[in-house]
Amino acid sequence: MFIYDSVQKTKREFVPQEEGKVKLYVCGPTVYDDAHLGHAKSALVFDLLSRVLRAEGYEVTYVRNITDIDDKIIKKAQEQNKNIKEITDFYTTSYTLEMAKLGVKQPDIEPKATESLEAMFELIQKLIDKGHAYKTKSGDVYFDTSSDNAYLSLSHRVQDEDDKIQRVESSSEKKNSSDFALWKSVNDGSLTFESPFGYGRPGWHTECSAMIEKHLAKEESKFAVDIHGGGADLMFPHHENEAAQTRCGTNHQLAAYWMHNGFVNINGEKMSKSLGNSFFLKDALQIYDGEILRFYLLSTHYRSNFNFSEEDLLLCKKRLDKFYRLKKRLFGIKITFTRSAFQDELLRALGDDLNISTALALIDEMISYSNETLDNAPKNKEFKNEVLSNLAYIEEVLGFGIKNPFEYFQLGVDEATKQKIASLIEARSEAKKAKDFAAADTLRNEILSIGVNIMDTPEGTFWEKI
RNA sequence: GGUGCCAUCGCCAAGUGGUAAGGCCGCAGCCUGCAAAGCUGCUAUCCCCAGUUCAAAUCUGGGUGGCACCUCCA
Repeated sequence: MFIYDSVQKTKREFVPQEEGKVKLYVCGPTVYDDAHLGHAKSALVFDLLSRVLRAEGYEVTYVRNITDIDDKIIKKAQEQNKNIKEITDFYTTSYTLEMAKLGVKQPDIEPKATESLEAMFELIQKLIDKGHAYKTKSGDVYFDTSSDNAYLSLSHRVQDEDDKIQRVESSSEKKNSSDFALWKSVNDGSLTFESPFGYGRPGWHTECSAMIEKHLAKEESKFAVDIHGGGADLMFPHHENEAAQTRCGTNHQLAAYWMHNGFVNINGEKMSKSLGNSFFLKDALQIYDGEILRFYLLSTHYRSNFNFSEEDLLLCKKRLDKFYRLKKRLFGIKITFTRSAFQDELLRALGDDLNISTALALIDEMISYSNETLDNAPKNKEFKNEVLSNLAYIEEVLGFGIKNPFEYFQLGVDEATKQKIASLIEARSEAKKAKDFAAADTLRNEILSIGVNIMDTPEGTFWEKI
């Protein structure tokens, strides 16, 4: 496995700290609103990564957090006149359901900030004890960025010149303007907790470091996790601060490899509420099947920015259609799983920093070759078994193609229409048998007019929703 | 202003020194009663300029054009 480390900016061979085992941590959502396509992309990328690592034989411990302590959650609760828990439960559930529709497997551990407070207290205390954090008069606890000489080494930033000026002018209690809150002293009754530092809320960055310590890190290891992932926009300040906390508060670095996925843009622009072009996953799922969205969102390399367009999505779907047509062709045949050269090649491509384009090209070539061979030798059982094994392998590693192929082509067609189609096809077959081709064509046009394509095969006439 | 990313066929998109993968669209053919599906074949020298090299889409320098981060953000 080769992974591009976005901190070192090089692709290098992945070597886990403990042989055969991978600790993977990914920043999950803050549950204050519906997930948008960007959340989907991130979840999909790291779902793919965990699948590929497992296919390579690694035992993976995948942790993805739920941030359920945040100012935005409080704001939302106030707006909707609901309590905090109602909001976080609602969006946690919808997130989980929507990810499931995309074929994203649940991570092994999904810790919540509200359940990780003890670990946060412990980390904050350690930082204070070691002189990397300080408490202000008003009760806030800040991380002292000037105490960490490796600060900004992750995001490769340069300390702002006006940093010092700000410090003088600002009435803030911070020692440096880049210092960030580990604990915010609040006692307004909304989402506050009792801590050794008084009532308040933890800072956002603290939870990830704390959860990693709690669930993944080993005291003696050099890195708390093997791979830390998240969206590219989290690099700074979130990951920078996480890394600083862990580096200063514990005996290890945070991550051996950092992976950041690119953005999903709409019309070339980043999605944002102010631009009014946010595309919620729930809305996309009403129009397109989750599996098609999965295929589309994964079809471009994870580090590239992704420009979402419905037109591209529909074109991309045709690629998935080909997979299902082959699957349909071999429907009902029992398989004994066999390993093939194709599977090795596919894994090699994906093992190269998740080179999905090469992987999809291999799949397309495999499909063409399989169709051709099946045309020439329709009774070759051994070959059919190999093809089915290849399809099953793709389903497991890439997570698409899992549906019944007939149902896939009939998505969104109701029972009454299905019966109507069946009777029209039956009538057309009769007409064809009687060599009344004019009548057969009329019937076919009628079928076409309801948005359905038909195809005659040796096994009978099949139909697909266009 | 600071930092960084990107620029490959009509569209999407691999490829980081050895002579341009794949998909969609298009054209031709096979198959088909005709179609559809499937299969076969055809279609780019890689934004511009200069340089390094036997050899560059791939390295270096300079342009031009996109985009992102620097505030919450997947």
